[in-house]
Amino acid sequence: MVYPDTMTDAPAPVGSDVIEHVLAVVRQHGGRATAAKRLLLRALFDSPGHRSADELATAVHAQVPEVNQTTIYRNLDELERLQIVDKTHLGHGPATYHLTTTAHGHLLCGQCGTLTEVPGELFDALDQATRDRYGFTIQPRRFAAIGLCASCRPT
Amino acid sequence: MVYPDTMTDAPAPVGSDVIEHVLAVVRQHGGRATAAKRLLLRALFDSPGHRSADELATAVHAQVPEVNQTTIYRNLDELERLQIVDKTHLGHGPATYHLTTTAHGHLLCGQCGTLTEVPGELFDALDQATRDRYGFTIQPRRFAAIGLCASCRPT
DNA sequence: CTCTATGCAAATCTTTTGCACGAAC
DNA sequence: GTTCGTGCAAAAGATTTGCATAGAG
Repeated sequence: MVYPDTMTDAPAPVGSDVIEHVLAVVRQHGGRATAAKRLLLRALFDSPGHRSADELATAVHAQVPEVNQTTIYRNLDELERLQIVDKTHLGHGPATYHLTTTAHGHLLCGQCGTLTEVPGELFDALDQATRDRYGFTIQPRRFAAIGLCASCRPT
Repeated sequence: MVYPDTMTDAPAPVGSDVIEHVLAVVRQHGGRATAAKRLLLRALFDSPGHRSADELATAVHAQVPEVNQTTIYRNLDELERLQIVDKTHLGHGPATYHLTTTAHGHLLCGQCGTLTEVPGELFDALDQATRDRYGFTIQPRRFAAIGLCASCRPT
């Protein structure tokens, strides 16, 4: 399908060329460069935060309302397989997605729900320990370490 | 309601006195010692593993089929508030519950789904680092660290 | 006797699936 | 032209909520 205003290069939002590059990768792996994927990638590149499939759908719908939620899910799955996005399970609620950029981890306060992004190196010692004892490699991007933030910490 | 065979002390399964002690704590906090809670606690004490609300419901139903799922959820919530059980969110699927006993953490393979319980001390270095830099206290019992287990590790 | 706990039904939220049509290469 | 992608509707899984009644203290 051809959505209105998705093939034009007029407004040229953030990273149009980056998006095309990602789509080239998609094609290399047998996928196809569709309008829905372009819109999803634009939404992902426009804001760096962790967002749920629903939030991403809202962002896409702001541009083109007829893209289906199902398509969002399927495309996020594909982008995850290609390691273009990370899917992170926060403790509660829906999974969140974000671009695979720098290595990082997540601290989620179990009390107030605040999410803090932290450098991935913080998990190095844990990774070393689990490698040594269990042959297990930690992937900090894929989960949130739950605990209590400074504000919620008991006195 | 009075379920058959729940008020008797005849078979005396594991930890009857322990269960009564927990129920005393429940009462101290304004809760009430009900048959459904007794059954749920018995199920929790009978097996130390991580189990979903549904699995616990099955265990309870094996004793008394008329206990409702909703009641299981509500009671698990209460026991979590009283810090008697830990609720752990594995990456996918339903949350799991288990007794708050020894400190431990979880390693979940993102590939094959295998869950490994590990001593909580493995997370000490991470905890120290997040405390120093963010005032954040790690609670290993409340989440699963996702990564790749020895079998799924790429060669 | 009062207030909490329970059962039941229904709703909610998130994600997945089957199928027929439309689009990418 | 083939094969993959999409929309739509429906299902599925996990959890929550409203309400009337039963039970604990």
